[in-house]
Amino acid sequence: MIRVLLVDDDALVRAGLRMMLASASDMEVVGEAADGGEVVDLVERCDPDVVLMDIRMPSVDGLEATRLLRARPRGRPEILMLTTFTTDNYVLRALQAGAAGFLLKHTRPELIIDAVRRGAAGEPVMSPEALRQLIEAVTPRPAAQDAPAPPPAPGADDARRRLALLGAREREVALAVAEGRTNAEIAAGLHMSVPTVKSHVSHILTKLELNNRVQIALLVYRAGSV
Amino acid sequence: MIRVLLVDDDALVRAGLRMMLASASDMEVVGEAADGGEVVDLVERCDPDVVLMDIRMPSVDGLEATRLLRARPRGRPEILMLTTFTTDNYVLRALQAGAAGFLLKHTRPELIIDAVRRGAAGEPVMSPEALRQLIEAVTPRPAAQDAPAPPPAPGADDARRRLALLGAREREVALAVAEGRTNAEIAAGLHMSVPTVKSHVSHILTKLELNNRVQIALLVYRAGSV
DNA sequence: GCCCGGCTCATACCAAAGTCGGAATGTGGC
DNA sequence: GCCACATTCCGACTTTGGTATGAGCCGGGC
Repeated sequence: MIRVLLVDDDALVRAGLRMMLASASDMEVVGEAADGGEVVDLVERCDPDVVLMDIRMPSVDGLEATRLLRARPRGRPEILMLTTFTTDNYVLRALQAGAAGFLLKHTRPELIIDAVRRGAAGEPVMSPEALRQLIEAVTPRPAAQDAPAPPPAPGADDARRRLALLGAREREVALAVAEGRTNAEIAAGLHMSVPTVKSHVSHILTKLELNNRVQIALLVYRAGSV
Repeated sequence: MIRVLLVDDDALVRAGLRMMLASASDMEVVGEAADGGEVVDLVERCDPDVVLMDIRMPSVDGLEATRLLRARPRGRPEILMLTTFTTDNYVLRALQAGAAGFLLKHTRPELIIDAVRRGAAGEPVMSPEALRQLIEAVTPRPAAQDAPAPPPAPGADDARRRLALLGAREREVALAVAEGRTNAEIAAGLHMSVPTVKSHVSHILTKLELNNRVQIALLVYRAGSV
């Protein structure tokens, strides 16, 4: 039986996790905390194998709580960070604080359950997005001095590959979008109608499997074409 | 159909991989090489989606071959390193060479097939042992190793100074916006209502003298909070 | 006590973004 | 020539984003 401790300031999230984990017959939730400050005590009392820890919490955040837990002599429990966004480089900081894994909350339930199992077994666990961020953190591109190529940002290869899927006109629109311009401004600048710009944007979103123009901007930015 | 190229000096290993991949109906082996020197040519001819690359090879090793492949303009193919040992810290070097993943040969066949699928989709893939090695590489001391100055993009200081004008919650919203999320997603992720998100976004735009959320994303990106 | 600033939420309204279907053009293959 | 396919363009419609205004809650400073 894998003993799990939930740490999240949102009672709803805890309830959701509890229900999710209940569907796994080999694990049980042995405790819950709403803030990092309660965690150390709770771990002493509940003796969990795995802690699912939110990062953003009112007083003591997940990173600090992780450090506190890892400062204890014994190796257990394993700590899996569980958060919603990946923007800040929490990933690196969480790992450095001693987390055994990093998951996103929108990960499919069965994968979270699987991750808890792996975590309990001492395996490291990472959501794809978090892993990508970790990899980017360790692959700073050395400045290419010989090539006429402009500065390659992390992940630039992939970004460029995907931008290459676009038609010439579409690419122009994508670049304009990445400058924060509105469709009307783009239309004026590129001598086309607003509906046409929209059409291009729509095609770009489809081709690149994106959801909105902000993501276009980020992709272009990563490709270094700004 | 996922097109796979096998690169390994051992014909037996190649045969084994070929058989393994044959059990997946959505992939086909389009070529094989026994040395890194043949890879670039072969990629041109076979146009694979994924290269399964051994590290230890007679003349040109897998790391060098990976660098050669990634030096090409187009992003494809994705390169997955496939090796037997984790003793040397090949993991970091492979990732820095441009590999999209790192697998151990003794990984269970279905996991390798799954990894190829993920790799082809652009997801990073790591065997648990390799991931552990990667994590260890970033946990002791991240600062001292290679980049004394993390690339200070032009305007990063200014961007950070302006972000500092925001309140805590506003900053969180800004970061989420910079991930390309919709207001509804942000509301869900940050436990607030959509009107509140809009309110924050509006305040952010006013404070930072911006016009739309794309520009927020660009500012956050410039500030280096990616 | 009071006020103030930050955070929260609501309603309504207008502007911008994105979807859908359709159509004209051009290019390469048969 | 003809077809298939990609690119470019457009307009009508739906969804999302952003503004404006007002309000309630809390914690800190005076």
